[in-house]
Amino acid sequence: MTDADTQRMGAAADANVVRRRGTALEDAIFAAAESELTERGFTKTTVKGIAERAGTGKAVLYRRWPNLSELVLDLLRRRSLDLEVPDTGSVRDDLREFLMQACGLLADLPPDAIPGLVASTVQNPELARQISERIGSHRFEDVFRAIFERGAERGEVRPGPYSDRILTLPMKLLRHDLVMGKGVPSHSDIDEVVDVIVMPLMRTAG
Amino acid sequence: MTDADTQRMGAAADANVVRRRGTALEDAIFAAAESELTERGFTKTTVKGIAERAGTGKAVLYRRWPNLSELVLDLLRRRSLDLEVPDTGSVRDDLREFLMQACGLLADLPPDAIPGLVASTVQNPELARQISERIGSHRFEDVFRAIFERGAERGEVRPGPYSDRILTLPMKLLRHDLVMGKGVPSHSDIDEVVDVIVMPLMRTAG
DNA sequence: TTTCCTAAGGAACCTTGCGTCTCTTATCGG
DNA sequence: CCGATAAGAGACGCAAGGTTCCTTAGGAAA
Repeated sequence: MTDADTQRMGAAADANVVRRRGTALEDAIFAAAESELTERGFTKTTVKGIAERAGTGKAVLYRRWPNLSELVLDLLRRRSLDLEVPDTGSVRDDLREFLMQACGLLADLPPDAIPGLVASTVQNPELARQISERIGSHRFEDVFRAIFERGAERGEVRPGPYSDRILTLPMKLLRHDLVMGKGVPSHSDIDEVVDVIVMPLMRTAG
Repeated sequence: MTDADTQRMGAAADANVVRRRGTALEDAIFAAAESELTERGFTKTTVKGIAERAGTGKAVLYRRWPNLSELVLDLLRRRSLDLEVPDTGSVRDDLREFLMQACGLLADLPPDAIPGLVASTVQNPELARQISERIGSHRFEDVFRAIFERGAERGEVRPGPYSDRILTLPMKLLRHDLVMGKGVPSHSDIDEVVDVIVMPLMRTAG
C-alpha cells in the first residue's frame, strides 16, 4: 500500500466529505469565482484558484466551461437584466434613475474584468456579442427610447425617431470610464452626463 | 567537446552573424512586435514570438522591458502625438479631420490590443495613465477647445467655456468602441459622432 | 435495501509561456 | 589592440491552461 493509496483511503473514510451536485455545486463555483475576481482582479484569477476556493477540482470546472472567460461570462449572465423602466414624470430623473440601476449591475466587478473579457473573446463574434449584451447594450436602447418618447409627449425633449447613436450615448459615456479602469461611475458622474450632455442634446431641435 | 560546444563554435564561425546594437536592435524588435500583433492579436502574442521574429533572444527584450505590455506601450509611444490642429474654416470639418488623425494612430492595432493592454495594466496607475494618453486623452482636450473656440468666433457653435465633459465627449465615444473590441472607428463612425452628437450639442444654447 | 450509473473530487500529466540566469563572443570606443 | 558591454543562445524553474485517469459519493430506480 503506497502513500497515495493511503491518502485515497483516508479521504474516502473522512466523515467530513460532502460532495455537491448540480445547482449546489454551480452556486459554490460562482460564489468562489466572484470572490476570486474581487480579490485578485480578472487578470490574476485562475481556474485553479476558483476550483480550490469552491472546494472542487479543475476538471469539474472544465466539464462545464471551456475556459475561464466563459465561466465569468456565465457569471454575468446570472444577473438579471430585467431592469425597471423608471417613470418619474421627468426625463432627467428617469435617466438618472435608470443609469444608476444599470451601473449598479457592474458595481462589484474589478476594473480589469470587462477589458479582460473583451480582450480574451474578441476573436469569437458570438461571445463578443454576449459580453456586449451583458454589460448593457442593445437591450438598454429600448429603455432609453421609451424614456425619450414619453418625454417628447410631454414636450420635454425633441420628438423621435432616435438613432442608435443617441440611444447608446449615455451608457457609452459611463461605460467608457468603467472599461478604462476608472471604476464604477458615481452619482455625480451620472448627473453630469445627463445634465451636460444628454439633456441639452435632447432639447435641441436637432 | 559536447554537442552544445560544437553548436556554439559553429555559430561563432558563421559568416552571417551580425549582431545589432542600440537603436537598430530596438527598431527590429518594434517591427517584429508590430507584425506579431497584427498576425496573432495581442492575446496570442508572446515575448518568445517577438524575440524570434526579431532574430534575438528573450533576455534581450527583458533587458529593456519588464513585460510584454510595456513593450507594446512603448510601441504606442513611438507614434507621434504631435497632431496638427486642423483649420478648415468649419467646426464640423475640423472635428472630422482631427478625429481621423487621432484614430489613424491606432489603425493597425488588432481589436484585442487596447482592451488587453487596459486589462493588464489597470492595477498600475502610472501605466494606466500612459495608455489613456496614448489612445487619446487629456492632451486632446486642448485641440477640441481650440476648434470650438474658433467656431464660436465664427458663430458656428455656442461660446465657451467648455466643461471637461464636453471636451472629452468625442474621443470617449470613439474610444469606447475601441476598448470594447470593435476595432478602430471608421470614417463613417467619425462622421456620425460629429453629425449626430457633437455638432447638435454644440449648437444648442446650452 | 440494494443496485447501477454518473459525475464529483483528487492527483498526475503534458504543454506552453513567463521570467531568470549563465556563458560565449561580437561590437564599439578608446 | 584591448577592454567593456551587451547580443544571442540555451538551459532552467515555475505556474497555469487544459487533459486524463481513477476512486467513490450520491441519487434514482427497482
